[in-house]
Order: sequence, then structure tokens, then C-alpha cells
Amino acid sequence: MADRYYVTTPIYYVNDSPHIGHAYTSLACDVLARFMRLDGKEVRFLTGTDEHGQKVEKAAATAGMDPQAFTDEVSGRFRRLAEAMNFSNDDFIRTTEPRHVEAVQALWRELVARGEIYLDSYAGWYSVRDEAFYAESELVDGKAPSGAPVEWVEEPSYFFRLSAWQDRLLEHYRTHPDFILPESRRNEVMRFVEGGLQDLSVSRTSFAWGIKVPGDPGHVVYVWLDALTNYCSAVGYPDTESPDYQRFWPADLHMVGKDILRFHAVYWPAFLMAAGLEPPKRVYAHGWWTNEGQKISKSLGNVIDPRELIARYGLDPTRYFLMREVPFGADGDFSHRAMVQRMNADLANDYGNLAQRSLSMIAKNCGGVVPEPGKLDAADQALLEAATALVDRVREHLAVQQFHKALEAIWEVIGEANRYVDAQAPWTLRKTDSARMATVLYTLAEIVRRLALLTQPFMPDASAKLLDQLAVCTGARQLAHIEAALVPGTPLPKPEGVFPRYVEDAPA
RNA sequence: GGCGGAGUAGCUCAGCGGUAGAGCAGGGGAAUCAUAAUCCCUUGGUCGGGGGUUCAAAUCCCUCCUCCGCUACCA
Repeated sequence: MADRYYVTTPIYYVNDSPHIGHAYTSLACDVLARFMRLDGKEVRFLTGTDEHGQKVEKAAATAGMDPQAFTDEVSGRFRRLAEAMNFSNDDFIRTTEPRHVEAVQALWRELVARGEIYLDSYAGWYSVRDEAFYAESELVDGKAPSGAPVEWVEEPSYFFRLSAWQDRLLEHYRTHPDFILPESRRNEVMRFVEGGLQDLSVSRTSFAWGIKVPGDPGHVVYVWLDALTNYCSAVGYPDTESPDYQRFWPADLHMVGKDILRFHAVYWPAFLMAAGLEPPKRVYAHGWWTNEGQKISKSLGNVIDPRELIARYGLDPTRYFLMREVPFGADGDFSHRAMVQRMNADLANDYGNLAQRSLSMIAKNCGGVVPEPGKLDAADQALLEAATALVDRVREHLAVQQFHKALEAIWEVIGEANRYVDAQAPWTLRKTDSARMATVLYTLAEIVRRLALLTQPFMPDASAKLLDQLAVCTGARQLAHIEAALVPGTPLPKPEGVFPRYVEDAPA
């Protein structure tokens, strides 16, 4: 049954400030969640924060704070980002919440009971300076690649039998070709797994800020086993009979950045299968942004703060740009020039102006009410049908996370509509055939309504304003209403531009 | 090093065996409803280099060059 949809962002590590990468991942999920809701599905959209681990423990200590107080604060930043970006998440999970701790410990016990976790010791060359273990093969002249001295360290650790899951993982990838997208990432993962898997150390004794291993409180659960489990804890695990779990698990989509694909596409399905649970239906790894052609890094100081984008360009234009500019999955570049281009050419000129020219003609020539159409001719019908057909086209593109193609398809119809206006020239009809003019303007109002219906997931506020200007009631904004035509005679509010043109500041 | 991907108009990219395409930028024109927005026409590329297969190659094969990704336990 496809009447439900469960989509997740990664939980964001609180040792980091929210940046464009976080906003991007969550935005993609938000667009999907909003689209699915408009398409009549019951949606669960989850995001949250990952709050355990050595780095958090240290960062809290450095800040002179208790780890929980520290994570409370940083987690709040991610909540505020979600609000600022107008994300429609239904839930926000934190790994320090009791519901999650309980889920992780239950999953752990399940894995132990099934013989998938065993106690051994973890040994390797450790560099205190780098805080990292190195493989024998990575050492250079007996030192870390960084040149730091290493020492042989052994500590007790629990291991997950990842090696036993190699064949079953490969089988899963083969029988579920859409499990990992885009395809190039799927191939990378498969090659990686084909290369052989080692058992995974899933506990740590070197720090304490984490979830205690059941029955062995000296150990803390490995951060990834902890973090990934959030997707299940949020829908009620370990109560697999709960309504939420029954409804939403397995998740339809885990959206992730390409940097954390392996954890989601290899470890996570292995953990789940080992615990007798179903793996998610899809993991999608998207690309990264550069800033004006430059790789983004903290040391370069060119990190993009989503709040600055919103302040400068506005929220919906920013959302539009991120979803439209780059083929989803690939890396992309954020540049002021490209942003302004999109804002002015796509939004202000094409879409905004189409709406504005249509609505203001109605305001001036039809008494500010939805005009009464005569019989529709072939051109009217072709345009209306093209708009209706967009529902399926957009749905198909979003089913495989091709946001840019969905928008491209919508903009094709916007282009057709602008050509239609010129071809029909209602300003001439006003003098020669006012009945035909009314038909044309009615068709245009209908087109704008249908377009606005479809742009809601991408640009919720602007689309809502357009629908308001067409006096479409809030209960008639589902995709199912695509053909629920406007009622002639309905009074319309005064039209106002929805997509302002970006004008460069005059040089000082 | 190994495996994989990509190099096509100024920019971003589509095409992947049959006379080189789109959007944006540039140029010209039309229109004047509209956020000086829209519409039409148009300049522009020996499709990274070289070799090969074929009646025919961005499109298949070989080779070279350049760039990028993956190559496990910080998240």
C-alpha cells in the first residue's frame, strides 16, 4: 500500500553549526513530505539531532558545560533552522531522549540474543594526537600518515558480525535495485561490499557520553549503532506492534549526504536484518555544495549559513534555487550570480509575471471576479491539460528524487502559458471580443491555480499567496483538486507580486 | 596504485550509431496586459587529443591528457 510515506533526514551531529548542507538535506525531505501529503498520503517526516560521542563530550567540557546542557543548546539551533526553513517535520528526535535510549538498548539485546554481537578486543595502532586508529597498511615509517607517533593499543570491545552479512547485503542490493540511489553510488557501495567486510567494533570504553551497553556499563554503544537506530525509535521501536511502527516501518526513504552513505547503505541494513527487522526501502545520497566555485570548509571560512541566504534572497527563492539549480544527486555550486539569475529569470519573470499579468488583467477588466468562460477552444484545452498532466510528471520525478526535473516540467508549462498569453493577446480581445477575453483570462487563472498547487511543496509561502489571490480555500489545495476549477463570479483580492525581482545594491 | 564517472556553444548541462540540442548570457525584431516583465528570430561548437571499427561516431573499440568520486570503524 502506498498511502503512507516515511522520510527521514540524518540526525545532525551537535558538534556542528547548522549550514547549507543540513538545510539542503532536510529541504529535499520537506519537499517530498509536502508533496506526499498533497498527494493524499499519511506522512511521517522525521529529523533530529545526534548527541552522543567523544567529540560532544569534549566540546561540552571545553565549553565548561554538562554534556546534556550542551546538547540541549546545540540541538535547539537545528530546531530553529527547521523553523526558519519552513520545514514540516512531524517529529524531532534527540538521541538523548528516553524513547531512543530504550530503543537502542532493546536493539542491542536483540542482536546479542541472536548471536550477532560478541565480546572480543579491539587492537590497533592508535595516535593520541589524531585521536584515531590506523591500519598497519596505512602507517608510514611506523608513524601515522599525519606523521604523528602511534602506539599499539588493545581494549575490550563488542563486535557486530558484519562479515557474515556480505552475501545477504549483496543479494539485497541485487533484488532491490532502487535501494541505493543514485545508481553511481549504488555501484560504489556494491563494489565496496564485494571487497569483503570485517566485523565492526560496536562499543567503546574510551569515553562515557553515550548509551550504556546493557549488562556491561563500562561500554558505551558505538555512535553509529546508536545514531542510526533513531529512525526506528521515532516510530515506536521496540514496540513493533505499535500503530506507528506498523504504519511507518520500513521507512520509504533515508535522505543522506554522500559522506554518510556507507553507514546507511551497509551497516544499517545489516543491523536491521540481523535483528530480524526490515531494511528501509531506499537510501538516497545527494551531493555537496561549493561556494562560488570553492570547496566549503571551516578553515577557509566560506561556510554558507542558510539564515543569511534567507535574509538576502528570501526563503522561497532560496528553497527554489537549491532544488532547481543542480541535478539532484550531483554536486552543485552556490553562487550569487546563479541565484539572482534563477530568482529573476525563473521566478520573477516567468512564473511571477505570468501570475501578475493574468491576475491584474482580471482585476482591471473583469470586475475583480473570476471571469465567466465561454466554450474552451483547442488552445485553452491544450494548456489546461498540460497543467493537469504535470501532476503525474511531477509525481514520477519525485518518486526518484529528481527535484530539478519536476521543476523543469512545471516551468515548461509556465513557458507555454506565457506563449499562450501572447498568442491570445487578451488586451486586444478586450476591444474586439470581450467574451473571448473572459475565456482566455479564465483559462489563465485556472492555469495559475494549477501551477500554484504544484509549486506548494517547493515554495509553500509564495504558492499559498497565489492561491489566496485566486480565492482558493485551504481545503481545496490538494493535488486531487487539480481539476476542481475556479468558480466564475468569485471575488478575488487585489493581486500583488509574489516573487520580487532581485536588484543589486548600487555600488557604494 | 585499484575500481568507477566525467570532459559537447561564453556558462550550466541534455543527447549516447544516422545531417550538432536546451536553458541562461550576447545580438536583432514584435508587442505593450504585466515585476522594463513577455513573444519571435538569431550569433556561437572540427562534441578533450590521437588512432581504429562502420556506408555512417559526441554516440562503439583502443590509447593518451585533464578533472572528480570510492578505496571501512571522527561524525
